[in-house]
Amino acid sequence: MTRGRTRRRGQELEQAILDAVWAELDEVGYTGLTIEGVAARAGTSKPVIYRRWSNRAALVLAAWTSRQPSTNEPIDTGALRSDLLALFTRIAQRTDQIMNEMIAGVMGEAFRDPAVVALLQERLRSTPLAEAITRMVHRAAERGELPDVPLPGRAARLPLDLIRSEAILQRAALTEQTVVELVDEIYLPLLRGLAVSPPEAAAPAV
Amino acid sequence: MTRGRTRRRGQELEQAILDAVWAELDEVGYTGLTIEGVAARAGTSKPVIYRRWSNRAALVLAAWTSRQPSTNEPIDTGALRSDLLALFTRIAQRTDQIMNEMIAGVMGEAFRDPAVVALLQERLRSTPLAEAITRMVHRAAERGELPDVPLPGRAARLPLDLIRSEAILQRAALTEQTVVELVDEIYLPLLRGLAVSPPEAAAPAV
DNA sequence: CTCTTAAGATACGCAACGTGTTTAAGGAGT
DNA sequence: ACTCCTTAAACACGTTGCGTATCTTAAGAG
Repeated sequence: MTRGRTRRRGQELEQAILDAVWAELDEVGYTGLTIEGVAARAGTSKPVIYRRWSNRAALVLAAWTSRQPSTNEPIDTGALRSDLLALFTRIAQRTDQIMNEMIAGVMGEAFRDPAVVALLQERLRSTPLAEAITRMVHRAAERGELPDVPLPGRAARLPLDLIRSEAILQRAALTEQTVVELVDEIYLPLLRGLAVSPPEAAAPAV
Repeated sequence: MTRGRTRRRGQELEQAILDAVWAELDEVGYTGLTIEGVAARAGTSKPVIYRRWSNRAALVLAAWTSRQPSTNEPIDTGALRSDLLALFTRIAQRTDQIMNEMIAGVMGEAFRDPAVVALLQERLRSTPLAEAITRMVHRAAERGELPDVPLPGRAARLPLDLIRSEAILQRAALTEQTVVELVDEIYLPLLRGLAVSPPEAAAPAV
């Protein structure tokens, strides 16, 4: 099989394996992905893979990392609502079908393997989203669209949670309509509510 | 192994299998759950199980259904915040570790099997939660805690989504502290925001 | 007491697991 | 240019769980 080809090493081989992982995820999904299948597609063998990654979840997470997009250009459309729509849309586009299936699959294994939990949480949380949102809201306050209000961490993380919940837990399509609803029915109202009465004031008012 | 025992049939046998499924989920998790393991624990054999359920996901979902709690007594503590805390807490308690692991596991398979998607969505969506929330908010409005406001469907579903996102996607512990934060930092502010300016008015204001 | 049904046991071929062992290719150093 | 050392590739192995087929025998119905 490899008679005519030159033998790959190091980065080249590794990338070929990770590309094969992505292709397999696309074709047979996470559940159907096997180490043997990846090895066959990459034109290599199982031991080569096992030498680098200890299990399926680690392999898949590595493939995910190698695909991490770099486009993080700041959003500034001049108005809060359109800023939010742009941000939600960007998140939605980055969370496509393959990605979601992978997250769901890895999540299933994460419950048993602490190492996988750590890898997964790192991947899920390492996002500059919170800062982007905070800046966005601050700009809106400067324009007078909204009283300035410190955003609780949970509120800053919410956009990503909402989209993941929709795509992974509900298994619903992420249409433009969905994004508009999330912004108009949930996130904008939440920001307005935080503005009229911050959570610190609410707590003792039982 | 079964020499001294009487041979079970029908409902009795079925329930024994479903109980075994739950015990296996508890011990080895969804990923580690095997039909053979369930058969061994239930003191029966694989064909008996395959005669009733076509795959692991269907078997596990059946076990889930058989464990569905019946306590749906209405919540009415006299104040919106404590009502919400009680509701969130109830949801959190019903979504324990085993349950979450099972949902995550089945979700992973759902991406490949349309039948499983249907079963899972039916299970996830058949909840009287939306009505409970709506009544709760309406009562708060009658008490004058909040202007009365129609709750968009998404907002009514949000408590469950928030808790599932926390427990399954974030894999964080559902402490009382977490519940308090979800209510004070997200849900109450959202309700207030919806009250001050309903989504219909917001949309054209781009 | 007989007859039908289905539980229970066993065995099968298949696929993928994860791990050895052996061979040979690539790159580095003299 | 030759040798050495790393390591990719190939192959084989035992194990496990899959889903199915076959057989027996217990349970329950008439």
